[in-house]
Order: sequence, then C-alpha cells, then structure tokens
Amino acid sequence: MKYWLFKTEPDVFSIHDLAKSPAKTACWEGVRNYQARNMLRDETKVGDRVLIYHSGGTSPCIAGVASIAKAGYPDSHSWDRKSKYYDSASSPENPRWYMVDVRLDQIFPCPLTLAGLREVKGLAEMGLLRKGNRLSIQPVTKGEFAIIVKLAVK
DNA sequence: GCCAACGTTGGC
DNA sequence: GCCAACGTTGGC
Repeated sequence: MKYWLFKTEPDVFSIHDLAKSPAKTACWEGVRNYQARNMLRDETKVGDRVLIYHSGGTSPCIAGVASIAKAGYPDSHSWDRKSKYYDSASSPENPRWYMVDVRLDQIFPCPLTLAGLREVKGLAEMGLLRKGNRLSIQPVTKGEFAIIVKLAVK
C-alpha cells in the first residue's frame, strides 16, 4: 500500500465537498502536470491512503484522509470542450491526462496547519514542506503518514 | 499583491 | 538541444 498527499484549493473542491459527494467518493480530475500524471497513472492502487491538503487561504492545512477508490484512469474532462480542464491534445483514443477516484475516510477534527507541521520532528524531509515543491500529487512515506494521523487524532 | 520556484513553450 | 520568455503555483 502506498501513501499520498493530494493538494486542492478548498474554494474549488474542499474535503467538505468530498464529504457531500455520493458515497463520499469523487473523481480527482484536472491534474495537468506530467510528473503528477505519471504517479496517478502508474503508481496508485485501490486502497492507497491519501492526505487531503487545502492550499491557499489564510491557513493552508492537511484537512483529512481519503482512500483511492479507483486507480488511475483517463481523465475524460481532458477531451470535454466545455470543461476548464479541456486539452485539445487529449482524446479518448489517446488520453494525455489521468485521474483517480477518492473516497473520504475522515475529516480531521483539528486540521494540521502547514505552520504546525513545520514544527514536527520527523516531517522535515516531507515533500510538502520542502521549498519550491509545487507538485499537486506527492508520495508520502509510511512513517510520515503515521505521524500525521497520530497528530490529527490526538 | 509580491515573489521564488518551477514547468512549458517555441525560436534558433 | 539550448535557453529566454512566459505562465502557474502557492506561501507569505
């Protein structure tokens, strides 16, 4: 099993939107970065755990945990002309972009702020905390995941 | 709103 | 293949 961190802008799609989705499950569409695409397409498996990160705003934070409900599959928004994620280079026959389905497991009672996470020993190497890392899909180590869940549930 | 960091594009 | 220009991300 792998562990991930997915970034989202809560104004666009928050963990609360995920909670309101049918069966608390939604597709994670619109990833338009090749490195992130490759991970979604090649490395995700059903059951993988996903930290949901809210970027932007006054207090960016890890808001909760979800699981992969459907592993990487072509992002149909990429050939939907009406979608803001439309890409003329992508087609059903030759999809350029991929997405996954995620199902909410838990909203953290107290979201873990970025500032707070920087204080935590054992997370110093975490991708999220490294300068200049803009990837919206990031692998997380088993140890980092365990530390974060323990902090949030305490 | 600023700006650092990084990705993408396109001319050559 | 190099690299300048430009666009995007995202914390602050």
